[in-house]
Amino acid sequence: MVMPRGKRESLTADDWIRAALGALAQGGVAAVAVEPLAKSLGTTKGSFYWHFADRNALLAAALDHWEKRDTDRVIAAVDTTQDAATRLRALLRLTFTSILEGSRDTAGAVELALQANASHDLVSPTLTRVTKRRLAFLTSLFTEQGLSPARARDRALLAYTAFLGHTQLAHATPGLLPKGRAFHHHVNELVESLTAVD
Amino acid sequence: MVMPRGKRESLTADDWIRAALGALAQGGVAAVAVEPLAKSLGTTKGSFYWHFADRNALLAAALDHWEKRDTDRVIAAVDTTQDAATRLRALLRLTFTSILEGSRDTAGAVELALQANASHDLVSPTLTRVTKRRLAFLTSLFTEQGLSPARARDRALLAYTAFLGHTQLAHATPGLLPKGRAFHHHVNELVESLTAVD
DNA sequence: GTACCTCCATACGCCACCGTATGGTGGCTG
DNA sequence: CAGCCACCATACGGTGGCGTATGGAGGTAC
Repeated sequence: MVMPRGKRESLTADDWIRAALGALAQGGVAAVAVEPLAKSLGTTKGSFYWHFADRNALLAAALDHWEKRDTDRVIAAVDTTQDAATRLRALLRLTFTSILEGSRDTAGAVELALQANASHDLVSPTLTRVTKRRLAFLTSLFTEQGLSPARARDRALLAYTAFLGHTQLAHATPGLLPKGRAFHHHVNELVESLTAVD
Repeated sequence: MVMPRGKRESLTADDWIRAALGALAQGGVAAVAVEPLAKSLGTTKGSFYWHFADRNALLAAALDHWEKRDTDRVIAAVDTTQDAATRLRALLRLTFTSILEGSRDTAGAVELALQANASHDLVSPTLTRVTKRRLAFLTSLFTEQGLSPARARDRALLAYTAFLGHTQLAHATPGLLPKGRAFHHHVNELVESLTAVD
């Protein structure tokens, strides 16, 4: 029941987690390193090892935070439109354009960092869990549109595949994607092609 | 003009390059480390620093080798069928199933390792070069089928996006893709959906 | 105002990897 | 067979990150 505030601004575990996610987005799992993070936060390891047991504890916490925040965002995105017919399009359009907003920490970066380190002991479980959930959700959206379970699953896989590749391209070789209005046009074509129910 | 063979089996630069590509495929750019590679080759750093100036020289050589070998493979794949109509399908079907053959060093792994380290000084140029070439090639295949340059470019982007995402999924969360005959069925649907000229 | 408790700084030993220096071995060349 | 040269082993110093230990500084409680 004590709530002291040392001096002024004392760091919290959440500050470290936020910094870890930033490093994750920019430099991958390897960049989640204690001493560099401490420097970027203007403090020292002494602070870190008070809040966390070790580096893995931070990584685990960051992954956990990301998983929650991420699914929350998706859910929120879908809730903006309850019309079953356009929900799917809205979701895809939003995720495909989420590359643009902000800059670094943004959306896909953490995504790709985890994907690149899929074999990591801590990354692997959360990544497959998130992927599974997203695929299941996408599948449900397609079945909502009258597709058989098998076909819905296939379309969901295709859509998610396109999402991954799109994010990848946008991140690794952004110069090769169309820009400005052409980009939105391209995304529209993507979405239409992915949601077309034949 | 000297071609001596020390003792028996003495290592060549190519041996190191091959090992580097293997490490790249399995552990990414960070895994291309001199001492671990030496151990895996049953030798020591002494050997390495005779063949290469430093670690970057090995990385550059490996990237170069990969770029050549990779484009060679694509060209060879296309040459198997000269029928313009089915060339596109053949190429896609081949690249989408290339995940299965062999196991580790195989195809997509190096691909993804580079993609994950796209910001690396040495990786960045070769990666964008390869991506550009592939996109240009894909675009040409689509124009061959009567599409306008703009539409062909868009379809090429979509196809390459799907390729990237598919490779990614297969590598990071292989359990979520269909297996066996269902996998080939899925690939077929992918290819048909990507090559459909409306 | 003293005792405690939170939060952090500093210093230490450890390990992995880089790159250099230097010496050694075995085959080839005269 | 003497010497040279391609190829490699070993040893060294340097750097960067991990985790621990220990010692404050400052707020809080009584």
